[in-house]
Amino acid sequence: MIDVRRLRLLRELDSRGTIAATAQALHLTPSAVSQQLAALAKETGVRLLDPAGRRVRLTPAAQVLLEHADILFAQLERAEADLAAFDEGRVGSVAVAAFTTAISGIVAPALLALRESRPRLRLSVTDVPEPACFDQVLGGELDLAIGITHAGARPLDSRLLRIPLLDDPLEVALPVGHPYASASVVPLEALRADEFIVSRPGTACREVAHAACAAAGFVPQVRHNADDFVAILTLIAAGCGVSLVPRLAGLSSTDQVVLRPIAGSVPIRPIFAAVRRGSHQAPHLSAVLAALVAAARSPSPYDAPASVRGGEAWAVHSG
Amino acid sequence: MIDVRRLRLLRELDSRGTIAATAQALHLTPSAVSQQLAALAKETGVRLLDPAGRRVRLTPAAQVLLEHADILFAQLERAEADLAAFDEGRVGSVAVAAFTTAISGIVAPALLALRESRPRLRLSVTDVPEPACFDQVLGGELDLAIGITHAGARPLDSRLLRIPLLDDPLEVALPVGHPYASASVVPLEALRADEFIVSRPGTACREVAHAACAAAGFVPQVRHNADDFVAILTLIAAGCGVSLVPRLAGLSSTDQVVLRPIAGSVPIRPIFAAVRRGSHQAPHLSAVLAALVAAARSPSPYDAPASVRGGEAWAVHSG
DNA sequence: ATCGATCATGTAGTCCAGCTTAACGGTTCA
DNA sequence: TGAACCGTTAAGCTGGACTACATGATCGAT
Repeated sequence: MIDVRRLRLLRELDSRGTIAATAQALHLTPSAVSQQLAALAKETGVRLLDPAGRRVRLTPAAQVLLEHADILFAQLERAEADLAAFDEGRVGSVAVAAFTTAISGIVAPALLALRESRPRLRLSVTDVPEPACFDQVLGGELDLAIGITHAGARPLDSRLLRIPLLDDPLEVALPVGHPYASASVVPLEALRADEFIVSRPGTACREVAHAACAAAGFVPQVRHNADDFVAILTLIAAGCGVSLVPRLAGLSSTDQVVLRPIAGSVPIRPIFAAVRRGSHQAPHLSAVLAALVAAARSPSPYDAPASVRGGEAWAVHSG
Repeated sequence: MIDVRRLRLLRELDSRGTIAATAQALHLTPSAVSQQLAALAKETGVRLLDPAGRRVRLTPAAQVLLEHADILFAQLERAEADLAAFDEGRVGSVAVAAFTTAISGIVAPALLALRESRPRLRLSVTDVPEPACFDQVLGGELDLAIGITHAGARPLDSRLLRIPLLDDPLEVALPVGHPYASASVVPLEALRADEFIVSRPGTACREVAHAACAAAGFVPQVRHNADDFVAILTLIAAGCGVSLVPRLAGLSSTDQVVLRPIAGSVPIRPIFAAVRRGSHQAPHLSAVLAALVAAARSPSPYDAPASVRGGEAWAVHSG
């Protein structure tokens, strides 16, 4: 294998002209330079120097080697520069896990902002469900996971750090024919007699909905279970019940379903990011965290193409 | 400066997972690996390893470093491959000097052939006059010079090797009104009384012309001196005399000037290549030499666009 | 033509980077 | 809980890399 250190001697010899000058420039004796260059010639298997009078001339093979050496030196400098850039959070790669609405509402806008401010910071996003993603962060497969605080959740591992991102308010989704469909705000207690469509048992959305109803003083009558908001809206439009949907989902009222704010103390989905304790100070991760926090605070979420937005997509399905 | 040897340890650690496995793979003790990686972390100024249970995990900074390391390793392998390729004359760069007609008649076709057979062999051609070019070959600025053997020439330096390329035959150039203009071959003695247009004193062409006339038994009456063949043909067309032109110049008869072969023993320009003695065995130079010899032997010289060929160019000037 | 200066390269000796051995603290798994 | 494993550290040793010096060759100036 070629010794890069010896390539440096060759480069210096090419620009200085003599071994003596090379040695002086590198604070060595000419003998050392001569020996090292002889070793380089031996390990590459080609002659590198030709005697020319009382000095030496680089052989054509040495010229070929030098061209590659310059590329190598440049690459080494780039590596050092990138380590410095990493210290400032400008380069690196971060693997993020998030649930669907967090991807479109928080991660995507953050990713857009980072692409502007730190183009060489690579973000990879994966849709990993909530209990597993934290294990993957601990295992090092992921660097950051976005989750929801709720009663049924396993407490966060002590080696993970919780960083609050957003308290996502819930709204009620009612069919147009519902008595409260035209109210500006809806008290949750008014839905005490309605049938509810909520997520499958064990999911964060279901826990949050149950907690909100409990706070309003009743236990919701669950009739249907659906995780996907498009499916939920379809069921509501079909008159199968009402639901609580997070504002982050980016849904909007249609001609068959209306979304209304909740009166009084508004129930929320507390959304947070989890990282390995200590790793949040790493420059690349702290840069991503800052972008996520900023995106969560930003009033207008990522404006996806209309066809993929929940409301319109549902309208297509129902039409 | 980053030590490439240590980067290898990091790469191995990344793929093997543990320091112990890395050490075993590289026939070292875990202690040595640990020490070298610690040294790498110190010289780069970043932490590279995080303890993870009883093993270690690469930090994000180490991942950044690894990406560069892989590029470096690939570049090193490319360098070794190119040294091997150099041994076969497939890569390298050769600086060639030649006079004008040799460039178009020999070097250009050789360059075309080499571009096909050895695309990574870089040839640079320079138009350097005859006495100086040999000094530049000796000095190492050039690798090969093409010259003409003639009486007035300084004998070739003993450190240079002469490789014959081509015995370029001369032809007579006559105005259409000349008595021999319609002869199929022209005996040189028949031009004893004509006035001659030849190159400037000291040039190879003039020496060759004088030697040819001397062999025919007369001393040419020189009236005009011109080096450029287009200028010579213009003068002939204007009725200012006759000339001897080399076939390699690629000239052809026009409606005002005819070219005719010389009867009897045809005078020639002996064209040769000169390289530093010993260097002709170097693979890159021997490849170029072989291409030059082949191009010189090839019956059809490089077929340049018509507008730059001597004959047509002259026709344009005279029209 | 000669002498001194300069240069590359051997040889012998010295020194330190990098290795090994041994010991230790921490973690995992039975 | 103990045994096995892992990574790190300390101490000592070895070989590679450097220096000092000598040699042979070349160049430039006198």
